[in-house]
Amino acid sequence: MATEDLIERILAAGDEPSASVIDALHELLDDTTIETSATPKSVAEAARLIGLSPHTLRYYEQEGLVRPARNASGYREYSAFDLRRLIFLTRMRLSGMTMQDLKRYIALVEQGPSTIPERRRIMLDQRDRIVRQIRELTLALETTEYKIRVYDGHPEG
Amino acid sequence: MATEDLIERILAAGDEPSASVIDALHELLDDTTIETSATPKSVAEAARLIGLSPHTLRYYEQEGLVRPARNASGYREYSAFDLRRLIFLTRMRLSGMTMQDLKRYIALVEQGPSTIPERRRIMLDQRDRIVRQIRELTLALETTEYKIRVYDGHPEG
DNA sequence: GCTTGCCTTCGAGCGCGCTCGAAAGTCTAT
DNA sequence: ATAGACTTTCGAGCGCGCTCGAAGGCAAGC
Repeated sequence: MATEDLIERILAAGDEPSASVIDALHELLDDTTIETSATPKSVAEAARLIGLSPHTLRYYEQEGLVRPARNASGYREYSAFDLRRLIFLTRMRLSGMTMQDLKRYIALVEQGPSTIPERRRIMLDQRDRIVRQIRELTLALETTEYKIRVYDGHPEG
Repeated sequence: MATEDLIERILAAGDEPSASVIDALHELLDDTTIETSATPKSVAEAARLIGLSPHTLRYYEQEGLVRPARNASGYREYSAFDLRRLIFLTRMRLSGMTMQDLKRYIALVEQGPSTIPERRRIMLDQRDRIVRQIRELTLALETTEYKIRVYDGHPEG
């Protein structure tokens, strides 16, 4: 319950989250942290929360990235665990991890702790990619801001 | 000549360029700065310099993003101006600008100074997108580093 | 003059990550 | 009991940004 609120607050917050919120988020994203209470979400609710389409959520399931339970009618029920997984997935996707790598990683997660060394290597690679991307983006930002300054009449040069 | 060397040095440098190098780069990327000397590059040479394939360079030309001259045999000749344009294009592409937006922007550039207000707005939007992306990447980096710490036995918690 | 290797144009194909629509089942309200 | 808004599965389609291969021209060396 408190977890869901936190997720919603974090998702809603456009600004920089505080350090404590980030720590809380990391705990939330840790697959070993399982929220026991909280009612499961339908595919539409989960999609709204995460910011993806129901179609995409079904596609992710089909690709083995998430395994929501089903109710008596066969409807998907996304638990807090599933939602945390989805948040993780979107973070990785947004940072440029390919579906293929993500599928590989999740498959390893589902195989248990013996796969931790390979998971760790994947995350190390991912970290390098992210750092490289941030470097590229920083250069692009400088170029863009230079153009803006020029268009503004380069008041300082 | 010095310009080409500089471009090559910048392209070769993996590390953070110094502030003065960045300034020099911005000047190089400014379309109004035209290098008069320097021999033009073939499509293969230009591709190697910029880090794209010859196929992609031809594709960019087809899309109107760059207009290399042709020699007597119809071969493309990429001038320093064209190379600067290509560096700019790759920066914008790498920072997530779509081909559509880039085509629009370049079309405006070729129409002359009267289009500066719209170009400026495009660059402002692009800046916002880059800043947002950097924020997303920073979050993903934190998540990734958290995972790594956990896999390393979370020595600090 | 022939080979080698680069260049040209053209149009088709491809990998990624969704995205959609059809056809049918389920739940709720009236 | 009927409407309307959800849900399911399935397979096809799509937009983006290349990427490739075929068919042929040009330049230089043997």
